[in-house]
Amino acid sequence: MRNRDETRGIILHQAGVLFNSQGYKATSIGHITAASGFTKGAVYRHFKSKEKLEEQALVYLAGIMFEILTKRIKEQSRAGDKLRAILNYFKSYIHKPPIKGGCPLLNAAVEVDDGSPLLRKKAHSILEILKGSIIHILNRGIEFGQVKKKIDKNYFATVMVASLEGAIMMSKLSRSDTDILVVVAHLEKMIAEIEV
Amino acid sequence: MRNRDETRGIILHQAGVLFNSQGYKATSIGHITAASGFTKGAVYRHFKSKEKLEEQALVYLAGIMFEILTKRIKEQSRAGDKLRAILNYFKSYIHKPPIKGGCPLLNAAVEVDDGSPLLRKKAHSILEILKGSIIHILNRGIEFGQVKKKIDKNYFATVMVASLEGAIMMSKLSRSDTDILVVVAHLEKMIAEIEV
DNA sequence: CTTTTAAGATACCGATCGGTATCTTTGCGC
DNA sequence: GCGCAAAGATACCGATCGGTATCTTAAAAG
Repeated sequence: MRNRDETRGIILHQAGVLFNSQGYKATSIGHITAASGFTKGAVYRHFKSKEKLEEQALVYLAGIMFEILTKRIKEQSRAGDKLRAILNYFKSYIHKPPIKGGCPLLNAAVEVDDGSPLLRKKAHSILEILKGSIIHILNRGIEFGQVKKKIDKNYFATVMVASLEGAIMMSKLSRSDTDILVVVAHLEKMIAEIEV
Repeated sequence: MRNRDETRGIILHQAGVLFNSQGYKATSIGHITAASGFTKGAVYRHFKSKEKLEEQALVYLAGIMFEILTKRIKEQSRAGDKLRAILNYFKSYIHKPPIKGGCPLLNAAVEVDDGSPLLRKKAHSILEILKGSIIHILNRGIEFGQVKKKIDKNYFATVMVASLEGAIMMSKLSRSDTDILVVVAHLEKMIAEIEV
């Protein structure tokens, strides 16, 4: 039948882009049908409600983000360079974002209120995965003698994620990557300090 | 007639709270009338459109934020303590936020797309004021010999704002102030490093 | 007390919202 | 090629959207 997976993928992608750039609540099913070329009937065949579509779209967006990120991390062999690969990813976020509208994690996190508990939970798990991957890099770095043993891994990961996300917010407002470059410079110093 | 300013203030306050906690686009005039007790006629007498109300509400929210912030800053005499007062303000954001929904700057910044240029401009100016006030504290600190002369003021202010805003996002997701406390600890170290 | 004027309520506008029921079309198994 | 099940289109639902025109009411001026 008319390629089920392809249709689902197109709707998910278009919905994801719109949710990420205009907001979840601000994006209507009508906007998604207009962007995807499909009709309401098609959307509701694949997704039982708008709320479910929002969830799946966030997972899809996070998937794109992690796919690029893990690829760039794997290209580096040393822990410090892996961390710097993450910085480079965020550095290019303003001029060539993987998905229009900025960081899906930040966008979802800010928009969710008490009315979207499922979306909040999903966003929270994405945040934990991001922090977790940094901590994992640090652990392996310590293991291979590339990173100092006595560092506070959670502290490092938290500061790194927080300042990068905050910098994306600032750069989104100023429409320039100045702020993100400043924050990246700071994080590069921090990385240099924990390397053996 | 029936206290013009009071009505305007109530509508502005209720609209501000709703915009900040549910989002600007997600909050309807109907929500605002229900919360304020006034009707649509009253709202549109004081604000010519929803877009204008959004703008004024953001200014109102930022006003509350800066009022508390400047008060706490003025209570301290030394530059380092003034900066620490800012940290304390953000530290209490999760458990007792001045306005429900978190930081108005972060919320507005993330929600604005190309469709709300006025709101974006307003949010950007708020960001600049926040950064500017940190730079001002540093300048006066240098003047009075409390802060090292050769520091990069813009660098410091950018890292401080970015990491605090990012931490608010993280704490909003985890519903705990753990992340914000970690970031504050990091910024306290940074403050100690620039003090003479 | 009466007049005036502005504050606020009411009723309505067309458009759009999320969602559903139903109909048509398409591709696959036979 | 035929039948069948699934994919997708169409038409519609009540509710709500932002916004406006009009009416009532209350407070201040005389």
